[in-house]
Amino acid sequence: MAKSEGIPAPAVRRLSLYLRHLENSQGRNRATVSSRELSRAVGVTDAQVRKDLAYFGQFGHPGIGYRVDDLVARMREILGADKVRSVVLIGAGNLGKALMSYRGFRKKNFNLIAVFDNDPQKVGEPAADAVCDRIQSLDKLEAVVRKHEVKLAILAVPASAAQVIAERLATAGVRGILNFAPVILQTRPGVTTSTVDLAVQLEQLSFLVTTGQTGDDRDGDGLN
Amino acid sequence: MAKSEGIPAPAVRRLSLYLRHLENSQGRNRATVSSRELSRAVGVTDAQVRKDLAYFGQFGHPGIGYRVDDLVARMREILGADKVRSVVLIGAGNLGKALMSYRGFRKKNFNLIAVFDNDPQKVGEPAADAVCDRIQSLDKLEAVVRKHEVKLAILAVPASAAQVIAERLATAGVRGILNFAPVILQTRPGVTTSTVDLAVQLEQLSFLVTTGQTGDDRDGDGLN
DNA sequence: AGGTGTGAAGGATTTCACAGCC
DNA sequence: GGCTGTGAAATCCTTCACACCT
Repeated sequence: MAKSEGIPAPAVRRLSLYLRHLENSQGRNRATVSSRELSRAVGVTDAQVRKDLAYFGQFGHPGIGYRVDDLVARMREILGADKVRSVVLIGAGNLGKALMSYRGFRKKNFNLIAVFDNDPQKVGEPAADAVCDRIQSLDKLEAVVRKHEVKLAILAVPASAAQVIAERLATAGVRGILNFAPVILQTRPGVTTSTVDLAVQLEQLSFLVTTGQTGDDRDGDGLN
Repeated sequence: MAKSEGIPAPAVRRLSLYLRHLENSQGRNRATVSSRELSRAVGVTDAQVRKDLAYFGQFGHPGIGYRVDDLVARMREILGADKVRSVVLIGAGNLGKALMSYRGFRKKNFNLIAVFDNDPQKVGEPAADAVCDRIQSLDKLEAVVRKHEVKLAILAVPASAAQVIAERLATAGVRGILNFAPVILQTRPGVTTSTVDLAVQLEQLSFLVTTGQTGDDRDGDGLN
């Protein structure tokens, strides 16, 4: 893994944003793109773009820029987006249901193979729009994860249940958890978690607004 | 605004996380809390916690720690969470509906006063669980924002519509936009945006997992 | 002993600026 | 002329380590 050893985490975060813009450019039949253009689209400096991309190889052509098709292919490879990755979703409440039918995951080659909930009322409900058929009982969690060797999970359950389920997921072999519950998950080494707390996100924004921080932000989460 | 001049953005991001833990401690009747405890709960070092809090004042008591009630009150004040702030939501699709009924906003003293959508079919639908009564036509956007002097908006519309609506919001006086569309919004000075792209979030996680970055991440979005 | 606040040191990331290529 | 890749400088953030308080 020495490959991605010295790459700054912020650079990795920007990668997805570059790719998003490149895919747009591709749709618009642009053949090449400059670091200048990419930088404006993502809200960073052009030097930053060049440095970020250079961490992963030399894709640019002096005097020309980056060839869109090449770069898209290369970045998909780097991010693993060239392969289908299976994901499970736990929690079929309001947020869970929205996530089920969210098309963005599918576009990025994620495949939602199962949805779980422990509310007996919800079990058996058709999983709206999702590829998998029905919402399943939480009891089946380990079996499904093991059978399909699922490495990624999305957690959309109440805060009180999150830690316990995270542990079950880890034990069953899941390596990455995207957590929407407002708690910091305690995980064993080898398991990565990323928590998105929507209320915290709004609170951040509110703070920036009231303290007069004007500029477009960046990350804070993942974006401009 | 020289007050929040030199405060590192990452420190601001952690503030909400500290507060979240402090409110839990409060619920558990803990009278004081040490930087050590806070640090473990949020996943940073204890020195970091002390430094972060010190940016905003001297709240600690040597040999004792931080008095929970005091610190919670002070931090709510700093984050503006001691006042009710009005928010509008644009987009009543899957995600929009989930956000409408999300209780986390309310807990943090945000008040969702209106929901808009331009789909005539949705207009008039009761706004699920939300405080406001019905989904309104997008035509009413400016009038409502101006009348209630709304400063914050949540954008849950398709990527193609996001930029245009962002401009309308800014013109009507909105100062902060929490954007769920997968585009970087181009905004005028004085308007802050924070974009949460759920697919990008999952992609990040997937990358970290496959490259063997094990540790718990942090931010990337907001935490752990 | 246990705990905070903080200058100074150390690391990490971003920006600069330029050599070199098309 | 336009544009990339990259060392070096600058900046930003985190960690150390310790004075000081209780």
